[in-house]
Amino acid sequence: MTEDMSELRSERAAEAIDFSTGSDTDFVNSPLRQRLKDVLLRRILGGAYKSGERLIELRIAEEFGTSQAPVREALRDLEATGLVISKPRRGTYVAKVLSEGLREIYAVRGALEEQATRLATVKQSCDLATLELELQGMRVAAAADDHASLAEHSVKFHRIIVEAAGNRLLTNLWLSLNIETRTTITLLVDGIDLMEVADSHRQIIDAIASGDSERASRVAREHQENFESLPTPNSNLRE
Amino acid sequence: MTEDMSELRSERAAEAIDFSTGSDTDFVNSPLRQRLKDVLLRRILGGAYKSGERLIELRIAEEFGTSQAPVREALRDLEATGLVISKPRRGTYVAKVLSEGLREIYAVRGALEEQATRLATVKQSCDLATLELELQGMRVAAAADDHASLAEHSVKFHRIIVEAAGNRLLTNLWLSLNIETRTTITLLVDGIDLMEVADSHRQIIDAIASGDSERASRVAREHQENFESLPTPNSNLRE
DNA sequence: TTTTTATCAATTATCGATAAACGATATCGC
DNA sequence: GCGATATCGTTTATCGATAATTGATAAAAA
Repeated sequence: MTEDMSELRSERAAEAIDFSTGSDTDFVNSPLRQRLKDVLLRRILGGAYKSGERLIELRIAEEFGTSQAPVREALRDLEATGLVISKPRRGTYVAKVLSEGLREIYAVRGALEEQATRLATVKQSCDLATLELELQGMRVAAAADDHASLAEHSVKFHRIIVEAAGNRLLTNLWLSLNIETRTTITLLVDGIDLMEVADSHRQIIDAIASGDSERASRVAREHQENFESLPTPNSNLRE
Repeated sequence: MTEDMSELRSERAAEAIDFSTGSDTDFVNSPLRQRLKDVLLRRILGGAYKSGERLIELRIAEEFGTSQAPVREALRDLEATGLVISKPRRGTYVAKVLSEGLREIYAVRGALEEQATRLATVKQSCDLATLELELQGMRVAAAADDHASLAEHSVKFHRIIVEAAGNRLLTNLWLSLNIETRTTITLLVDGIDLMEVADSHRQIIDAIASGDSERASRVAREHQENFESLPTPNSNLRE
């Protein structure tokens, strides 16, 4: 019963959230809820919470010195992404199908980005120069074996495309998948050829530049499918 | 300032919610929150709340005789679907781009269902007989000019495909779009050829049956695109 | 008059406490 | 002993109240 909240508390204190998401649709929610969500997200993805583990609202609230309400709201956000499952009046659990669920996201990202790429290509609304810039950022990061930086640039890259589609709802859903956090953790897995990952974005740029929306959208989807076969973070990372 | 909450109060009393969504992933959330969300959803889609209107938590809570918390949670759910926008500490508003936003959903549905259809076709996991059944249900409804029934069968039809894809996250996102409610209201618009709508599902079945996943997914997407040009409910319905 | 600053009212974000539901355990009757 | 039922503790769902933030207003200074 006496959980080890020492490292957790410190982790929380160390957790510095950046609100620098200069998004169109302002997604900066209430600090507390946002922060809680982020911490919980990292714990789940990082494996600190085991698959199927029950997440008790009051326990978490107590741990963080907050009240129950913000925890509830954070858990609900998480529920939307499928990382936790909550049965009414029976509690919230880390999704049992976690390792499977982690892989599910690529099909969804694929679907959203396929469509986003199609729309953006048709509208020619994509800033190719900026994409190129992010690609270069990825290459530099890969060369330096800087996983975090690579993830950051990759997320920006894909986000540019998604936003270029000019569909708020699409962007919202994409953002709600917490791709930023997931990507960072995914790339922590060893045995990934970072430079290959970086370079794989090249053909997306080319396809969009070609103006062939069907080709571009297909490339965008297949880009995601490539990640489905990677090992999941859980199997490698320890809490 | 003195809003007209008389008819609203009565509307609420009349609102009978059914929890008969026999879903795999149990989406029966807390009754109160669920109910509130549903009512607010209908008001927004039906135009009872105007575009850009501010939704004040305590005011709504008072109207329904609940406390602030469930209202907050309902509004948050709605935010995920893009129907309302809430700026931190500054309140929640009905999305200004509502009529535009209502149309945005078709691109998103198209994206999700395109992928779902692709996966389901490859896996051959789609129960074609049931699809056929729903199609017949649609035809009967169309013949009887029963908009609500048509919507119901249509939603089931598409839901079968989405669930057949076997991707929980995909299903979750699709469900979170509140397609059930939206469809019902969309089809209330006059000037829609119901039988044509019903029959348009025929080619989806055929495409899936053909086993050609690329063709099937394309047909599924284009099916959604057909609705993008329809007039939005708001322009026709009065509160 | 225009600009700046202080105060106010309204509303959100959060809290602490209560009510209600669920699962598990213990008890009773057979 | 075995199965049905009452009781209990735990946890969620909800409540009512408080704290804190924002935009607007009014007063003061230039």
